Amino acid sequence: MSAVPGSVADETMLETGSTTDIVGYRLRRAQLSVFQRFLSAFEALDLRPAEYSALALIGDNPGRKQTEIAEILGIKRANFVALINGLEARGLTERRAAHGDRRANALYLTEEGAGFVEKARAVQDDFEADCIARLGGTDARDTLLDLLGRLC
Amino acid sequence: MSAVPGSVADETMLETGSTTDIVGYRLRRAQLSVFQRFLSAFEALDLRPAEYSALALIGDNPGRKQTEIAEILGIKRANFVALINGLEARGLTERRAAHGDRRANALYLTEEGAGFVEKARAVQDDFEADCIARLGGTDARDTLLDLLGRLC
DNA sequence: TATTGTTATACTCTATAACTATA
DNA sequence: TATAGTTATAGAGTATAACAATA
Repeated sequence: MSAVPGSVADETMLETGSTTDIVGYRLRRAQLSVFQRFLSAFEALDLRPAEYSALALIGDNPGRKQTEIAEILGIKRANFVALINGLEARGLTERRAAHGDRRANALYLTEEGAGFVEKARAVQDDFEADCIARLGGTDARDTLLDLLGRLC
Repeated sequence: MSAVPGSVADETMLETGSTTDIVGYRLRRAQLSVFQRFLSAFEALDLRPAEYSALALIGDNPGRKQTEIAEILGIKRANFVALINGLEARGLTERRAAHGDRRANALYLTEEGAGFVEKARAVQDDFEADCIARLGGTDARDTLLDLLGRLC
């Protein structure tokens, strides 16, 4: 990424430091890189990041309303409809009547969805292990999550 | 973000840890949060992140080809056309004939563009200072940039 | 043949307004 | 009145294919 001290000057080298050595830029590049690898890792399962998050969250919190799940994930409820429609069409989730509120849908994993999430979690565990290895260990990962949390 | 040990249990609290305590998710949230603040900070200048990066990069590397600038920023040359058209329409940049290659456009800041970039850099410096303050100092910022670099 | 800039196009993600049925 | 889910729609950002001019 940056010039190596002592290396032969490349005549096509651009001066990039003042543009790229800033938090926002590096954050964007790192996020795009990680999401790219996530897509590759989950290609066999045909699952995008937001879909994985929704399935995992529903699995840990069965019976919650659509709007609750969507809000936690930072997805507008209007945009969450198509996402959950896709998961439902694949037989992974289902909408059931919510207790005491006939407007709301309670979300659950189907039996097939529960099995699918198990496989997805295994893929995610491998993916996270790869991230940790790149970072240099679990301490480095914890440091990163802490620093990222301070930016929110 | 996470449950506080000893706090009274919230009946609406969702179990989110296994979904959100992962590098990719936190990276996405932090990037969205930082970009949101960037847009606010640059609202008065009507400048988006990619536009700021392009202006700063052209300012540091006058005369480079469109494709060079676009590639460094990770923008497809096809999509860079509209971006540079916008900056040119505002009188901030200009395309000139490139030396020895009549296919290429060499990019430069206009005089007005140079003055604009000075103001933009000042805003960016303030913005970066805010990021550093949130992170806890320049050491924390350097640690973050190092860790982010390992994920690319 | 390959590359530069460009246009057209499509797909994803995101944001808002408005509707319905309930509350 | 307000809320949950939905639909429609519009705006960004991003990806590929194809073209004209030039290398």
